Amino acid sequence: MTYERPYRGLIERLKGVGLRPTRQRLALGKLLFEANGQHCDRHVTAEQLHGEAIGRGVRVSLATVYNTLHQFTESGLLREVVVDSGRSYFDTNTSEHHHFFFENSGRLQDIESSDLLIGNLPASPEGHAISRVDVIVRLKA
Amino acid sequence: MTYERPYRGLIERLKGVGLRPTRQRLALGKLLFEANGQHCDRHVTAEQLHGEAIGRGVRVSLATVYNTLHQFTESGLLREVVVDSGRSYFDTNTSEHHHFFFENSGRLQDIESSDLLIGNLPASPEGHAISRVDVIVRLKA
DNA sequence: GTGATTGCAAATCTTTTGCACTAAA
DNA sequence: TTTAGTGCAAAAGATTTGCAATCAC
Repeated sequence: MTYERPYRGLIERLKGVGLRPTRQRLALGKLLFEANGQHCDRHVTAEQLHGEAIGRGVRVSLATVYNTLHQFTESGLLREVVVDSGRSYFDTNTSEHHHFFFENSGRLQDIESSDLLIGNLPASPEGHAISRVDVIVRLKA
Repeated sequence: MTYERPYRGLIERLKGVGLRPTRQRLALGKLLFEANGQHCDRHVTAEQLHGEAIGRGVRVSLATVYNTLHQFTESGLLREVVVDSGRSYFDTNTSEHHHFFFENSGRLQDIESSDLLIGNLPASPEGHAISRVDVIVRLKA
């Protein structure tokens, strides 16, 4: 997976959506958007990201991780994926796409929207517009 | 919506999946499968079903409602629908189908599988079989 | 009787909240 | 400064668990 242009600086990225580039947001943003030193797709839970941050010596509270994930989601930097009633997943890929969900490990994998066709979708009920269509392909071991 | 044959007795239905027809299971089963006096499609949360039971004078604990919903699901009498991280929904329609989800009210509505086409599904990752494909069409007010 | 089922209260897990403290602009 | 952001501990909401009492067979 390659990208045409160099990854835009995190600080500018945060400022661009109206969030102050604090130490915590920068550290979490780095883990989310720049793991491996480059842009990549990740699917994390709050608990996972918090554990990862702590493991790397970043001092941040779980409450702040929750706040940050939600702020990033509201700002369009992340997308929430619902696959498990009981746990929230956040996806760094914010484009229209779908997911494989590995039921035994709890891992998610993207399915590019262009790879999947949805046809014959019935009309939305009276007075309602589609906010989004989610396809989850659940996989067993 | 019509059915060719009369709805099979709840007692036999429970026995058929190896569950003793206790007072609580019969009462909950009746609310789930025989509301309106006939077979119908319902989407409920544990809390909702418990409230409904209590409201009709059925004495049953919330823990038993949870147990029962899970036992019914494991037995194939119900199907769990994941649309909300934080709350579990159970669906009396166990055939392959999908859902509209009304984001503001939390209500679910079935989309018959025959109404919707999914094409070009990528091959499952190595060593994994598809357990089920869920399509959720999220609707805003 | 005997083992399955239930209720209750307590425990667990994820997530949110209130508020005093700290840091960014 | 001024206001946004953070940490902590407590609260909240959903679900599960342990165990004694109760019920179905």
